[in-house]
Amino acid sequence: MGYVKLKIKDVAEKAGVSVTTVSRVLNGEKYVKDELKAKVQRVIDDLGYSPSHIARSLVRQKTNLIGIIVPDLTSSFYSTILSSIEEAVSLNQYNLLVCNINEDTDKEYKYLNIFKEMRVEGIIIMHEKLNDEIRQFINKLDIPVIFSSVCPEDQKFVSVIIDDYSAAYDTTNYLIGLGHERIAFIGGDLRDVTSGKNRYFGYLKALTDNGIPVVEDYIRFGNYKTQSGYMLMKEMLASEPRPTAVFAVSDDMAVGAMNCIHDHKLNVPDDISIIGFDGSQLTELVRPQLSSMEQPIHEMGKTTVYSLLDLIMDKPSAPKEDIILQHHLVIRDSCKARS
Amino acid sequence: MGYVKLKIKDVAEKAGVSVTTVSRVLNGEKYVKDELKAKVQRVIDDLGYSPSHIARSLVRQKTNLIGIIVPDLTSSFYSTILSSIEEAVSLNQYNLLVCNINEDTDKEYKYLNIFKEMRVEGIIIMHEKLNDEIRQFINKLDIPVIFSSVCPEDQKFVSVIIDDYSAAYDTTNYLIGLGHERIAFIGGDLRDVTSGKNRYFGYLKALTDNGIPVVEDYIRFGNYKTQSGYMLMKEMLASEPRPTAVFAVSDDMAVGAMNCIHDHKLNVPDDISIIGFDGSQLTELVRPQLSSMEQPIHEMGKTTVYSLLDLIMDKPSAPKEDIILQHHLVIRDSCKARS
DNA sequence: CTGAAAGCGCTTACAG
DNA sequence: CTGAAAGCGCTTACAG
Repeated sequence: MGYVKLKIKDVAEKAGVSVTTVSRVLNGEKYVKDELKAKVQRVIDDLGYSPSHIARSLVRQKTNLIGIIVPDLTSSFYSTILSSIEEAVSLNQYNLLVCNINEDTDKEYKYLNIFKEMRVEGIIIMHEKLNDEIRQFINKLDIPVIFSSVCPEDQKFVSVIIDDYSAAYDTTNYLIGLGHERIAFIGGDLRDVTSGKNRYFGYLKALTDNGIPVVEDYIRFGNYKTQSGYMLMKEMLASEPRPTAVFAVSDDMAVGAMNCIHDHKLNVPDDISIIGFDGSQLTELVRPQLSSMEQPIHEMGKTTVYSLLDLIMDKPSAPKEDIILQHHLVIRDSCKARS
Repeated sequence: MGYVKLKIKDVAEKAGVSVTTVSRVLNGEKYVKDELKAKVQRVIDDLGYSPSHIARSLVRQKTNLIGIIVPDLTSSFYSTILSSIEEAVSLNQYNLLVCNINEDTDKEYKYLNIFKEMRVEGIIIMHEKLNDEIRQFINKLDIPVIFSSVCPEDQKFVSVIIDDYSAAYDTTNYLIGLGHERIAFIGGDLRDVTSGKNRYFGYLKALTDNGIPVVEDYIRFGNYKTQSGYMLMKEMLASEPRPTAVFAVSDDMAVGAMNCIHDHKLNVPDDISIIGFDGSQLTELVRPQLSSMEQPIHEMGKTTVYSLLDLIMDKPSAPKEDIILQHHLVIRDSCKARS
């Protein structure tokens, strides 16, 4: 398996042929006499030679690299979609360069620059709070970019998303259908167009469509993490009267809220119903199991990759506009009709 | 910031200097007249030129790439340690090529080959069920490899781990100290030296040291995942008498077991105590919160990266043998003294 | 079928 | 301080 510093010339000399010939057997070309091919192959195996992808990339003008910006690797939603993306990427002989930004926009900008220097063939971004610097940068970039699960404003690239507005609307309607009127909302960041703003407006619209007054005290915004859901729920438990149902725009926040309720000796769903958003694996890990508005995570990851590949190869099938996937309400045990 | 296909020659021509000079300002060398430097820099900015990392890698013989093999991106333990690793890697101007193998050893072998072709400077492996092909491959490889959280047999590389045997011993002893004697064990794969075998033997030793008989019915092996913990617990609930405490060698399996107990209308910890292993974020997400033998995940990730970097640069501080980190028992709410 | 030579986009002695 | 030229490890016309 051997020495990495071996080069094609070493193989050629040892086999007594030209580097051209070695290159040809390396690339499985025909027009090499079987006898020679066998001899060269033997030397390659003996030496443990493997060709330098770096050198190949340079001459082929193709790196087989895809860069991805992940907001938070430890989140159940992102780790799951990353897993689906990695799978699709590797099935297509591409490799994934991963950058976890954790709210650090400087790091994001730095990595986008690195991706450019690395000559990645495509970039996947799962984050929508783009600052001006980054927005400008990607808009001028001539590498295909695709957004997955988010859809920021003012940029020229395609997103693979669900209709977050409708999904939030449907979620809220579900709670209303169960007879709830005091429905709290644990939201994201309003600067996030899809996961912040659209879900919030979907919630509002469902309330007003049903003639339910919007109560400011029942509306809080956080950062999608468990801790944040916990804290916001704690604040809302102090409201008089307290809400009978809670819609959290991420499963992580929903679980945080659920734990908070539990820690205050109240019961889900008897005292308060809770519904999450994402349909991550967390929903089935907790008790009661969490009802959730499910994003088709696996499909979303896969679609992201295949669309990006189409974009890279400039295929006619390459998407020209946002791809909207179906959301599904998955009912488990965390919601109950208001008696 | 422009066209990726730009090359240094384009900048040189536009600025009316040689490529050498452009290269020099790119690399921040002195010995370029300020005036020239400014002019060249302006052209670089105007054009949005950024140098090809590929070409640089080839001449510098340095890729700044680290490859990592992750068993399962969706596991709470691995996603957390990956996050720590990514952080340390990027702080040191390296980039992470991620491969998620999901029990697919063919994919692992394929990726190790890709890592070699990519000329990554170092490889991190978080998986210990190496088959012969892979063991041979890495042993002949002249790229530094480091194992993180695992320590497979028959290979020449260093591991960053805890003392899993002692940790499992201590965990079991804790349950014994609470008065339990019917202590079930939900284990991993015995072919996994650290997480399978060592933890199992630590459990056995604690029992025998305390004169507690080993009951075969209380011992099961799974794959570290929640689902597996659930199924194994279900089997064991059928035992007569059933265990009063359970030690699961991953938090994921512990949560699975906990859910199973819950779904059978039994209570944790009143009816059965449960303790997990890893100290992942899951422990605080569930109710009751899960007591767990904690691995210092963040430290482990960081130590892995810095040790690997020392190895890469062949520093005197580079580790020559396994690095054993401290484990800590973290007591939460899932265990109770046997009355 | 085989090989010599040019070229991918950079950096780095070397010379001036 | 500046530039021409060689070289990093490959592939690919081109010629034979």
